[in-house]
Amino acid sequence: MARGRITGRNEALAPLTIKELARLAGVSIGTVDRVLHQRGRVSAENTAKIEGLIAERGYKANVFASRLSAGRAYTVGVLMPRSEQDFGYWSAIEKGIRRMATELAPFQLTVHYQGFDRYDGADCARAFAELLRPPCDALALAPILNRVLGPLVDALPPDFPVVFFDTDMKCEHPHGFVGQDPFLGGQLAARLLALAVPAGLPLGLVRFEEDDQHLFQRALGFESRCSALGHPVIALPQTFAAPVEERRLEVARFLLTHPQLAGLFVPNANVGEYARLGPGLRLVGYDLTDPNVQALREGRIDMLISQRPETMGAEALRLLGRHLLFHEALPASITLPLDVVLPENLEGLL
Amino acid sequence: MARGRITGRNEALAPLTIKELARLAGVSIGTVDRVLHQRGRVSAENTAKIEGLIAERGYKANVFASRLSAGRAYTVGVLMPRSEQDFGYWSAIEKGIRRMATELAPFQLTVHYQGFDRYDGADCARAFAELLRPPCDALALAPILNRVLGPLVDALPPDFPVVFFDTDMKCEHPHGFVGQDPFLGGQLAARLLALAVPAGLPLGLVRFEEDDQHLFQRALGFESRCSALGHPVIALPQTFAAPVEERRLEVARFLLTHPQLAGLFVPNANVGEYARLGPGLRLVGYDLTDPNVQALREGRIDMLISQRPETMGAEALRLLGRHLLFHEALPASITLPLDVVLPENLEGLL
DNA sequence: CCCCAAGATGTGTACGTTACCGCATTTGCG
DNA sequence: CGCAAATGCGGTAACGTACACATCTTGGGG
Repeated sequence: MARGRITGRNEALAPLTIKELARLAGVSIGTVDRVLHQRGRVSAENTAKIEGLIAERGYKANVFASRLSAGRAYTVGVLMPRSEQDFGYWSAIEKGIRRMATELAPFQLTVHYQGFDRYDGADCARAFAELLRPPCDALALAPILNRVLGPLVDALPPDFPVVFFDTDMKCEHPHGFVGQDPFLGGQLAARLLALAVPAGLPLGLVRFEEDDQHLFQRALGFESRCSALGHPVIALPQTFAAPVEERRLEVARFLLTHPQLAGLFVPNANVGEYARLGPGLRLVGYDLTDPNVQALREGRIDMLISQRPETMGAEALRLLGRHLLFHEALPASITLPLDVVLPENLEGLL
Repeated sequence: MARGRITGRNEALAPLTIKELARLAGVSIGTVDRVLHQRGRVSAENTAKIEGLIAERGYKANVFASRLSAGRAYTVGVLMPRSEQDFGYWSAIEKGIRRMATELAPFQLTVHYQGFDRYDGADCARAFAELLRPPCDALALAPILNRVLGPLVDALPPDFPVVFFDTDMKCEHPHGFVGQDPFLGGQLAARLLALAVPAGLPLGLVRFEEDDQHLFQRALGFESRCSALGHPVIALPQTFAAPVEERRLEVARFLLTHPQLAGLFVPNANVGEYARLGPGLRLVGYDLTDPNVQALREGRIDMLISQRPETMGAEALRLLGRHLLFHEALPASITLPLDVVLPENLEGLL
């Protein structure tokens, strides 16, 4: 096995073309084309013969010729919360999307970008409608407001290509997904704190009221793993939509009344707000937002978990691009790895 | 900025073609073509006029038409140590290469794969020569044996596309690089152990004799960071090419004579061999080889640092593919992020 | 002054696929 | 049986680029 030739397609010095296929089948290229595109008007006999040849010789359309001939430009719509929301979490995703948009531009693929207010269903619906105005050949979206977006997506033509990112959403419409596993992320946080504090000491968990599946799953994962690793969990109860400053005081009080806590897990990007509240307290948070990066660099946060948002945006778009341009199967799912971020490997992840 | 259109090229409803360019310049497409490919035989006047138009209107060749017309298939050679060497470290890289080869196959790009014995310079030279037999349009290689490969690469035509992966090598020939930063990796290991053991306790470092820049840099990074974080380092001196089992005993003795050690860093994939040698000893190692993954799952290793070998192989090939197929700039460099691997995020990284 | 080389430019064809047109043949139906 | 509609099939013009070749222009040597 020292030497190998890797082609990924059936071996054939000169790739099989439509013309050759037509010659082999004793028909014209028009007939082969009709079989390939299932446009009908071909006798059962010829259809069988051609399909047999295709299966046997492994015909694959030449993507260059195909795209050149088809000639049309594609447009992909992208829908997600405004970049500035959630402590800038979305801006990294947008960056990845813009990067991939540039990468796909030479393939005549244009990206339409539309942000919405994640706390405003009407704005979300407006943005969706705006995006769908032709031309629009595919959609990548973060289904944060699933009650609004669910019915809208289900109303699309069944073969309309859709990819979700960040959050998955149950819906009838077939779709791809690019995101991470929040439950595992919570478990990872538990493991990190367990490594960083003496065995058996209790760990703190900050809860949030928001109706956010990610936060919920992360907390769940954290608790399950802590229990398995022998660390009791003390959770700060949820407060509904308290302002940041107030919430900060609340966490400070919580830590004062529980001095036995050796570590604290904040399952979202807010973690930067709670740095330095307890002396010697190990702090694990989520997301590479600017304030968090700063806090990590200065040692006010010990570790961060990241879901590589830039890659997420880029991959979502790449999936759609490859589907539109090269007919690759779409209902594909990508689970991004969970990054453990420390000051030393920060640079490579920005 | 709620709505954006992202195209990455100059706005123009119908993309600028050679034909249109010729019309604007008042010449034929042949003349434009000669200017584009710098084939000469065009008057200074026309050259200037056409180049002006290209700069002004931002002409980009249609990649599909370009590739279709050029018509030829490309062949890329890949050269690296045999998969089974280094505890299977290379097999993950090979896997990434095979994946990318499949992905690039529809673009008429064929990959020739050639493994060599990393301890045998003659075998390496043989493999290199074998690979270069036409057709061969580009080369991706792991320059492990730089004394052998350096001169060979420098002897290639100056515009022959070359990408190094895993290790970089100083050489005259322009080349891309895909790899990681071993110094930072060592620093990361220091940070991880510092988090996992009480402040100020000494940390152990296993040295290896091999003439391997990666190992050397990792050790250096580890020592520098430990010093900054206030942990003394006790290093096990190098032993030249001791067999695995003997080396294992040596490490065991080392740990017995240094019971004060709270953690141990093994800067390569051998780490699995040294699991469970000291009770309560925190163990940090390198690379997601099968034995290491197993040891991590079973808790015999606490943490692993990985350089995402599969991605490395894939990206090296992708770089060359994009260069050959779409004329993207080649002397590009990709530094892969350092992964901190724990049982909880293991799955996503395999 | 003519001829030829070299320079400058235009023309034509090929790449493989797509989509449409038109001709022949068959089918359906009153 | 006749005529329209449907079916089966071949032919061909794009798509934009690359490149070989034909054509036309110029200048210098004989």
